[in-house]
Amino acid sequence: MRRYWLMKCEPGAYTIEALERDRRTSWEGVRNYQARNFMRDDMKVGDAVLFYASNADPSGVTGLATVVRAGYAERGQAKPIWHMVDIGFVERFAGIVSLETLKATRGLEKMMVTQKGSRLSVQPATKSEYDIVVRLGRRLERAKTVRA
DNA sequence: GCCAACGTTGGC
DNA sequence: GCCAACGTTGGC
Repeated sequence: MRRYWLMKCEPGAYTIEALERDRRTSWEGVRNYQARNFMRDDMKVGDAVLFYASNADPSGVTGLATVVRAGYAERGQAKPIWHMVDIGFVERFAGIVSLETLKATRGLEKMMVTQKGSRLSVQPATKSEYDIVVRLGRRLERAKTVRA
């Protein structure tokens, strides 16, 4: 059963553009146990990922990725505490589906990222939430195409 | 850059 | 195991 996720990253650290260039990357450096557990235990190859730019202008979903390697331990730990996954590039939106838009969209009221004080950097999402965000992202694409 | 909302640490 | 102090995240 394919699962759906949202992964946050500050643009200063990594972006969807960088992922498009690199094709894939390892999601190392997460230092939160809940997020770690999702990566170590639940994320499987083929799962869908919403790529979210945090602390950005504006913050929001900038594209799509997919899990290409399930949870494995970061190197250089005597006892493996921290784990990561690898994600691969899927799609870059023409713009940002901003947090403001997410909050204003019906069907995303319960999405974790729209909740106040939600800081978790790896979050589960539902298929319905994922589909809605993808539609919003591709609408940006169409709008751009129409203008061109 | 501010600061509220979290998460983690460590003394007890 | 409580909780105050501290550190971090991330919207604004």
